[in-house]
Amino acid sequence: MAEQDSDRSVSQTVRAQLRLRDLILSGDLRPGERISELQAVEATGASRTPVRMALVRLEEEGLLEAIPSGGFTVKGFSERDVLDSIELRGALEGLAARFAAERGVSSRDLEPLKGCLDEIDSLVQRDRISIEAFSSYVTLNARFHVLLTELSRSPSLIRQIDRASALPFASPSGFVMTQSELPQAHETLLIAQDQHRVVVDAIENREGARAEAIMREHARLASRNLRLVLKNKTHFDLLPGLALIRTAGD
Amino acid sequence: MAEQDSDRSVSQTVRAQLRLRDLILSGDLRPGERISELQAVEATGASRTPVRMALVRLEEEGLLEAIPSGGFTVKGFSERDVLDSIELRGALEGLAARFAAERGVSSRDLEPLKGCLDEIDSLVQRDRISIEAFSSYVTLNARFHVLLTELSRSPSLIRQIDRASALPFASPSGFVMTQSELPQAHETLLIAQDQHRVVVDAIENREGARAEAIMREHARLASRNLRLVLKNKTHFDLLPGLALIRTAGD
DNA sequence: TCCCGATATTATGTATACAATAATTCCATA
DNA sequence: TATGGAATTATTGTATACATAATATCGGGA
Repeated sequence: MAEQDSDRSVSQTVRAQLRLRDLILSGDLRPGERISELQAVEATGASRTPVRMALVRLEEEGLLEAIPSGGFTVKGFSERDVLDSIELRGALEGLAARFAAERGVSSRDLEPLKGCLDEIDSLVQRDRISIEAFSSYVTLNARFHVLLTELSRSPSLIRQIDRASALPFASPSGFVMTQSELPQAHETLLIAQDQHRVVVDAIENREGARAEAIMREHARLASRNLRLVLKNKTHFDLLPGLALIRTAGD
Repeated sequence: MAEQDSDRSVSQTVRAQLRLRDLILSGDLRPGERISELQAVEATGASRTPVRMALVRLEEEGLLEAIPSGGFTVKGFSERDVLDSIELRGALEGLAARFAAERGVSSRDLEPLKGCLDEIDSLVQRDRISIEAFSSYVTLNARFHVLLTELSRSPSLIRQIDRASALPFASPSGFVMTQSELPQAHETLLIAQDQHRVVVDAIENREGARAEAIMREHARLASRNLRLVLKNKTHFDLLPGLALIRTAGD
């Protein structure tokens, strides 16, 4: 009762899932903390049934952990977990690139990808990038990765990549940056964009192994970058705020 | 009410999930077929709430597909899907092997793996294998793969491999064989076992790239074998009975 | 003071009633 | 006969009551 705001067209389940995910990612719910249904009901405004569904889905998503005796806790992630997830995504996207190359793609299929890259180019000036442009880059980069994944035309693989990218720090998103980190991001971004071009070229020329290798290297660039960013922080602020520490240059 | 059989210690949700999975994998529910809650309630004996939970979990597992307007259908898989899933698992297990090699494992960690391989060896005679021994092999092989995966000590990766193996045809299980296919299986099995040994050796010597390459090749052996088996069948009996057509030699 | 056990409380698992939406059927009309 | 629409039917989404199991609290005894 008492529907407050939000879109009424989506189900309570989805709304609850979205809201709870926000709560977790924003750090309002801390890792290890038990999340009771009643609490979730109060936070979301939905009743227990949709809340339970949302909790199950969030568990499958990897944000929650089931307690054997019942209920869920918020999952915590170590730096190693984050780095592994990036490497994992690299392996998966590498496979996607190889599939695309081996199975062949028409030049028509490649158009959107190239368009995406051209847009990125137009965003980046030779020696610097504005913070607004950087946020556009994050969007375009995500699109590029999605398009590339779909080129594999392998539903099972696409599905798996989606799931691996569900964890925000594992997704190819770029991080929220402070002004001071911008130069470093600019440099990384140039390398990343170069790799983007090479992958497309490899796929075009049906060089599967090369396409795969580059995508893996691409992920390593991301983890290298994350490590650099982390080194500058006094400590790794694990999960509260982890949503803000995404990986860049990828 | 009216609990008929089964274990009462597990929840209705889990029971329903198990039962429905059986129904799908055995082919009683055909691909594309819509599965209504009421129908599922009748089939499982549980009420709608646990049934709904089970359906959500089966969707996440990849056996069901959500209909936008609500409800679920049984997912169908093409031969390509199956082959891709095997290749995917190969990539994932390859990564696990590399992690294990790079991060180093104590000889104590390797013991159970080696024990597993020794048991397999004792099962296989030089020139043939009995059908009973083959079924033991399937179990031991699955254990080997689980142990290897765990050696990566990477929770995110282990989780992902579990999910990729949830689909029975993608899991390293070995197929139910007819007597006539046994000689071929024997041959494949010898190669597979050799690869098992090589992976362990590579991990022991911290040769990450080699360990990874072998595990990938290992998966290719599986898909090669599946293709061979499929060639002998008049048609690929997609999902009804797919549970029976698992891949061997891996 | 500490530990153990019984009781009370809270949380989750399950069942079911109700509401809203999607699907189907059937009839009327072109 | 085909088609469109309205009414009916079925199915899912949601809320909530009840049962059961886990957890916390409190009191008594060593």
